[in-house]
Amino acid sequence: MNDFLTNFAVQKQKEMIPSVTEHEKRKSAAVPEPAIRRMPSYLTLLRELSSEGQEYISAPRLAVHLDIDPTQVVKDLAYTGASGRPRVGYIVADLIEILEEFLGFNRKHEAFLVGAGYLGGALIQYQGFREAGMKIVAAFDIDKKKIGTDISGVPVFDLAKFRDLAGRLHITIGIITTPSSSAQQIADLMVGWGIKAIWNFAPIAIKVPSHVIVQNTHIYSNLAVILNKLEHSR
Amino acid sequence: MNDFLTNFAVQKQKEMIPSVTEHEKRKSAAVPEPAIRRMPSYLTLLRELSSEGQEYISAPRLAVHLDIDPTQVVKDLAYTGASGRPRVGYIVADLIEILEEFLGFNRKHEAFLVGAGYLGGALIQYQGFREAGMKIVAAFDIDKKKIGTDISGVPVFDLAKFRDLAGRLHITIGIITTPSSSAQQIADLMVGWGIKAIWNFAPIAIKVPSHVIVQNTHIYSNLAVILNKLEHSR
DNA sequence: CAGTGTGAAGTTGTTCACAGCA
DNA sequence: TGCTGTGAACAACTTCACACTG
Repeated sequence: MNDFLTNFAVQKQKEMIPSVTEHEKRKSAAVPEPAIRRMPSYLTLLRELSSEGQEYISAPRLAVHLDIDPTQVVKDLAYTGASGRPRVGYIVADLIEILEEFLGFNRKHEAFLVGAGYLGGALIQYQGFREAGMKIVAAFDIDKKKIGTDISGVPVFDLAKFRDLAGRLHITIGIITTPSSSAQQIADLMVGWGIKAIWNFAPIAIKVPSHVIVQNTHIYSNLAVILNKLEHSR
Repeated sequence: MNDFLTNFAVQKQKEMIPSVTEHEKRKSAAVPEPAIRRMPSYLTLLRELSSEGQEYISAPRLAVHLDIDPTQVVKDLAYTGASGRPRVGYIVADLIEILEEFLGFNRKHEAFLVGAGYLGGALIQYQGFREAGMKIVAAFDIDKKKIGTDISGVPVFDLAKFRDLAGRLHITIGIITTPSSSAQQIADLMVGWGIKAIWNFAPIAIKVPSHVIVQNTHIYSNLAVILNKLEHSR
């Protein structure tokens, strides 16, 4: 990843602070969210190509696999700092590493989930997030019937125990899968307990201090697009 | 929903084909996908307000709840054909009905799911899609160990049985939660079996005839955004 | 000559500004 | 005054065009 930096060492000495190269601008400037959203698809595909023994891949060919514009792929990859060779493309193994690094998929983030209902249960059951560097290690609820049980090996605790456990385990991510009426309250607690990022599935805006990251995900969004198309295609 | 059409009947007689009203243009013109994605959040919130006995709601107040620009909300609601009264807002009950109609959430879509792994299992477990008008009625796999079992009451059949069952039950939606290597193959089968819309969770572009709707959903996209922010906020 | 890299053009979606209304 | 409704300005993202490279 730093070959790149050394390549441009000479220029940097000439004109120090202003005018960094395009590549660097890309790396430090805000990366468009749509680009970040596409990156996991690149990564999954690359892992597959790698397991098939493919060494090189060009942006246009990635583009065909994913039905994306070829230059879009080139630009997206540039955001990560990757660079390829004309006529050949990118080195699959390098690209995988760069993407994992960029996305933070190679870290071990541990998460607590609050609200052990159907949605919470589904997220826990779906072990796939581990491949992306996040592991749900415990769930919390206030329903006495759920407390003490476990979901696919993940224990469900009383919400009151969150604080103590989160502090001891250095938990960074909190997942909210409660009804929206209690989402803000849970978020406040999470912030107080030192959580750094909140993944909120309740369809409500959550207010947090600016140093805490919030990602809202509305589970019905994709379904809405399909059903709406079905509705209007008749 | 058709009160609206009758309201404008007079104008329509005057200048028939060209120059429809703004409202109608909105309804027939392509509705931006981001707008459709926001609509389920409106709906969920409105249902909640309704259960609290609230009769009217204004766009600006919806906007505060969801942290969206107020005029965005007005425009989104206009796409559905809803209209409100200045100073008062929209009638909650009407808005719910209009949104459900527009999104197709008040229909009973039955879906078959292929690929009964963790992701497939999680989607089945999560019963919440029923609230949005979609019910997963059966799962299919080629793994003999899974065939014959059931997940939260949803039976897992041999993939070979899909065709017969899909035809008899008038299934409209097919969900693909297989590895991407078999996704295209499954999609081809689904198309041949009369499925009208495919919800694809494999990170690969699927080719289908133009009359079939495809919605690609990449499960890691949202997580990628969070982890990336975590990574770059340090 | 197939592919990277990048500025410019084009498109889409969002936010602003303001007219009209009760 | 607080709200709907809408055209216009603005910002973000995507696609195009093309110079450059091995």
